Amino acid sequence: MKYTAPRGTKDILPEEARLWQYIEDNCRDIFFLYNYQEIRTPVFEATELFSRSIGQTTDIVKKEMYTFADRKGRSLTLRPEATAAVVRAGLENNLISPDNFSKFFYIGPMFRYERPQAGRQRQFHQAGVEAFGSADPLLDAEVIVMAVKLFNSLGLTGLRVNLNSVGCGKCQPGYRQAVQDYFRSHIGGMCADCQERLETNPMRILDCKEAACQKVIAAAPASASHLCEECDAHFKKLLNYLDAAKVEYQRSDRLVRGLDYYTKTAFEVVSSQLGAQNAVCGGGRYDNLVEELGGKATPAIGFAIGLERLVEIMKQTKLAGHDSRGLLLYIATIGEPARKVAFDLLLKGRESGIPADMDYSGKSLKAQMKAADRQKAQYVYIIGEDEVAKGGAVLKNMATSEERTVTFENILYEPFGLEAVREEPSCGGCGGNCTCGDDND
RNA sequence: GUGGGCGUAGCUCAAUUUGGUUAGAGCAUCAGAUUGUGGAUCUGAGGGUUGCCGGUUCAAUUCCGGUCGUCCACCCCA
Repeated sequence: MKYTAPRGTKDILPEEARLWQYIEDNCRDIFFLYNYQEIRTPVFEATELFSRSIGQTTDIVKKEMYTFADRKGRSLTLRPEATAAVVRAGLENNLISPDNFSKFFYIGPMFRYERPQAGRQRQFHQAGVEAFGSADPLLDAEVIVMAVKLFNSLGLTGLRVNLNSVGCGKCQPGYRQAVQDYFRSHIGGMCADCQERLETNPMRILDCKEAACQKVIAAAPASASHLCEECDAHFKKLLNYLDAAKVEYQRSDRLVRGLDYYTKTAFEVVSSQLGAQNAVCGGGRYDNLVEELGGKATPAIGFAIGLERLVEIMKQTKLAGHDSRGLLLYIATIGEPARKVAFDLLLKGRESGIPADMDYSGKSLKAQMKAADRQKAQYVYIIGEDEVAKGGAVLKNMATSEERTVTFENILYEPFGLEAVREEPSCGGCGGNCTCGDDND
């Protein structure tokens, strides 16, 4: 094969694309239900936007960004995540300010230069939301509830919500220090990675999976016990709201998100069906980011769902069968005159909203029937020499094998199944937007 | 960036252990059995630079090295 998709990218083929459409439609429905409005931002931005917001010391910025210089030498970066871009767009267009509450959602591709593995690609897709202008824990609750409801609406169960508070600018440094002090006194028996992390990013030690480290981590100071009064109150209220909404969650003292901008609430939704990369949704509050990027201090919170991972769960849960949209009509022909008639009928049929097709490669009738069957056509209209002369042909119901003669004029207007789609809008001038038309789902 | 598994027909896999004549099967495709009728059955046909490059050898799909790709894990994250 001379050309293949670049490493870490994947083609989404028609069969799977239907599942993607279903999932994306579902996301939009839920987001609109919660009054989030769509925003579409460029897939690349000034490099500095990401390095500033995500954090210079994070892996994403240090080694995972697709960064390039354009022809004028500007440093641009394919977005590794959307939050920074949404904040930038919101500020640039005056949609974000402390006294203007606003909620956005987005769906689109993100790019990170990583070694591909199960549930991890270089181009992947996220659906996410961002809400600006409220520091109220009730908003945190809404966002988490929305994520849960979204998964429920797709029929998914068995997911777990992990929840933590990482504190704010006031209490986080103290906690970080406490964690570092604790691990420093136990570092001898811990893995090489953790020894490294002790100085670079002590919080990440809490995430280590090594058995030896786990023992030490189990007794590490919990973030909840180091929260300042404000963060503590915020967290407790959030837990209350979630309990009241009957949302199940798991307190996770070890949950530390990998982006620097998170404050207070951090959460993720994990699945046991995903392998090592088990987070299907991650999010949290980021009360300092807007100011960091040049806006007035504005509290905010959001999450992102990994769509590839969601698709994977849907497939494994056998929830992927939402899509059998087949042909309604296939026109089979014998001879050139019949093909002309068929082509004309085909175009007219499509005009009135009938999904229809025919053969374009001169196949035998038998082969055409086979093709119709493969494409799950409900009806086949068979036109031959005689039929062209008579002005009518055989319409075959593929499910029952029944055949009956129907004239060319009537083929697009005959009853038994076709009547639902053939009605001309009788309400003139509706522009096709009324319910008189072609709903054949 | 690190480690390991795997690259043979459109797809799923044999044959490689111990190098040896023509690299097989199922599914799929196409055709025929059925002069103008799909799904089932039977018959037949087409389809391969054994990922690529090099080395060893009389001889390499098989052994060795490299490279690319892929999968899984680490790291990290959605």
